[in-house]
Amino acid sequence: METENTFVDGLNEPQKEAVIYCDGPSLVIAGAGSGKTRVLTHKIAYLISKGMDPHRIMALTFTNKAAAEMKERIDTLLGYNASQALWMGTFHSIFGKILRIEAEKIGFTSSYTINDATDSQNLVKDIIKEMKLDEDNYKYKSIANRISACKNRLVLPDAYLANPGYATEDRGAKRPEFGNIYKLYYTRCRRSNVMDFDDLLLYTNILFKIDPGTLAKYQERFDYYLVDEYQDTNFAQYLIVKRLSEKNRRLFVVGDDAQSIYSFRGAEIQNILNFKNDYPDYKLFKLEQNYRSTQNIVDAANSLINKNKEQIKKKVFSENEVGDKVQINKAVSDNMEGVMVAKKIIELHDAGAKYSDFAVLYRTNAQSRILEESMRNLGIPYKVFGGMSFYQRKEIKDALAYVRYTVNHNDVQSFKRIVNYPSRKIGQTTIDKVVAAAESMQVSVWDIIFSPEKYPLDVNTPTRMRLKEFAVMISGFAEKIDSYDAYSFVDEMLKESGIISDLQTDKTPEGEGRRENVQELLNGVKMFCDTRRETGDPIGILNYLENVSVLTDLEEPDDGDLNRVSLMTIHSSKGLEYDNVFVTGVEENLFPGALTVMDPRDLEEERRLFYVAVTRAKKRIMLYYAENRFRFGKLTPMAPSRFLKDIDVSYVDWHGLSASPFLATFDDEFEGYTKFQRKPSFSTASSPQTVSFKPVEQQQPRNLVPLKKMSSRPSEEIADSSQLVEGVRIKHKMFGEGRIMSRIGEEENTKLVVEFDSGDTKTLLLKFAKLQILD
DNA sequence: GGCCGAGCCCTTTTT
DNA sequence: GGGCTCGGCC
Repeated sequence: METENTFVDGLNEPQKEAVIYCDGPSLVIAGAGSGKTRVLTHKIAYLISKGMDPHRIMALTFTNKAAAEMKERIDTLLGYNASQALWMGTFHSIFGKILRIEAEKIGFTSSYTINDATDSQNLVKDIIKEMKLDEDNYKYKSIANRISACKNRLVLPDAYLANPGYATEDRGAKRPEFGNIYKLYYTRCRRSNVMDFDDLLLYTNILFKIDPGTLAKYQERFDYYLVDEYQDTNFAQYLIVKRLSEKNRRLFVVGDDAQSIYSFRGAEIQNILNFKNDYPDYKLFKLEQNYRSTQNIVDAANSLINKNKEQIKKKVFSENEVGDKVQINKAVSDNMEGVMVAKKIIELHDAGAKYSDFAVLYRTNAQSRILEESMRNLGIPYKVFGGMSFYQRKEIKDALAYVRYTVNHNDVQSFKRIVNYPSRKIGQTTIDKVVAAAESMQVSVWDIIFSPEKYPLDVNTPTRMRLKEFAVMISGFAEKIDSYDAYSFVDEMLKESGIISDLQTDKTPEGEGRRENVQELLNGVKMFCDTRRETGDPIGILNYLENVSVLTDLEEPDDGDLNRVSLMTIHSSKGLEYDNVFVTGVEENLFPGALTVMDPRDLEEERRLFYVAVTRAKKRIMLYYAENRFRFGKLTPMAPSRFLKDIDVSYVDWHGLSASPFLATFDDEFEGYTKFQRKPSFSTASSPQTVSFKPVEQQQPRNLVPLKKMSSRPSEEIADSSQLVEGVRIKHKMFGEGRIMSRIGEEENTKLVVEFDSGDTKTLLLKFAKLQILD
């Protein structure tokens, strides 16, 4: 067993084993609070310390925030900035980057722009209108969701249309035109050189499928693949990882089936449950000791999750103190709930807790407003995470649409958004005519507005002039793409487009706010440039746009006050921990949500979500439910959530209640729910997976490329680094024997390019590559 | 073509 | 409660 490596110090046995084992596919089942991030960061540091080039490590995370945190921890562990070189980020950002390089191969250009969820929905909305479909049967949101689901399962429009099963399903659901909507949506995105979030994964799969050479290139590009939150990967993500790692089989995935809470966006809990089938020679590591929470919290959470049928059995335990019981509190109204939470925070704060030790969690974003109010009323500093994202605001979308249209003249949606903002006296009628003309003449909107004289267009001369003027302005911006840094670009664009002066005419407080937001956007761009200048990364407007498009949760520039209570949805709380956690609105039809109680599987996911909520707490978990709640502007009576009953009573303290709410009458109600819940499920999750792509590809004979055991023999002589120059033959512990082809960089960053006898060429960090010189 | 008020729908959850 | 659409009015 490895002992000399500092990156396994302080880890427990299973953690240590997971870090050290590098001989093949590994699955780490990591219970809540069991040090999952620790294992991942230590593993990466370990790999780098063993000479693996961080440039050749791909680490996929679920959020940008998680990636940023891990990078920081890795650098702290290693003592220098190595993480910058890692390919570490969300699936969307990493493969978005790769697709930008390979865009031509799939019929896009490298300046493709990215639609966020709202943009996609708006496009669907437009199409439904254009097709003159009944907007009651064709709700744009559910249509957009279904399109997303198709893409996540890699079902393309033609395959969809060719599938009689889908046709029947759609007729039954009164949306027979769905396939055609999907097709139109798909072609329109392609023609606009626009990808939505799902496309980033879909087209990566298409690319790897249609072009084996490119797949091979990336298979060779990386030496190790690590995936965090594996239980939340969808089919498209699963297949990307599978394809990439197929060759060297150095795949390391970490997850917890009990915390799978994203099936609504296509996550397949089966990916983690089936890992053993995909990788029969895999090695399983179970992290079961929870270091985060008290025994009571862990035991309560266990008793809760045991009510679920689908799960990998594990025994999460805590050796921390027993701690307080789970507190359950009743409030008369949502208002009172907020007050009770705020008062409790004050009470614990007076007893010595910091504000940053508290999190207030809720099921839906809509609940945040009232909680914020209570915080404000009692003078508690707080911060709301997520919710109406900064980038969703109209003024921000407008500003970014200018950038998008400048970069990508085919982005018709952005064109429509800005051509008459600020007002240029170009009305809807004109816009419609231009778009229609482009369609009928098979040219782009840009062609028409840039040379309106060349095309027959039924608009008067002044309007033509205005269109031309707009196009000239945009092409003026376009000329600066390469020469300006992102900050100067946006700064100038905001002024010349008239956005700034337009916002300045609005003297209302809202207008004031919009101006501030745009200013904040500009500050963000500046920060982007400043940070990247330090790291030597490019700072052009293209780089900024690429970065900003896959960023949804803007970390607002911290005003230095870190001591604040955190308010967020349970979903966004995943991966975080707090001493004291409040879960609010633990009520039937809210948590579990009304739409989830019909399908046992949805209900199990809600229960996992509750499990996630409870396991965020280190010391105290406090659950609240209100008897009445304002919903849609109306006071609605609420019943306590069935989940409260799922927690073993021996870990519960019915605080402030004379008795459990489940005595007497409530039990009768629960009988009703239970019966309801057994109704046949209509879930689509089990429907045929794909048509155009084979969902689970034939298992091929596996050529395991073993990573030589990394155990070290201390007796081996480590070469003096000055001797390691071009032409010298060396031996590497992991890769075997080879010859140094070149030596690049200086000091700390010196790298060696080594061609190994195996045929592989690797770039190694001199600092860590403990090489032996051969004669 | 822009502004404003009335009425509609809405709610999961996020990259 | 709030965002969006539509229709009436300037």
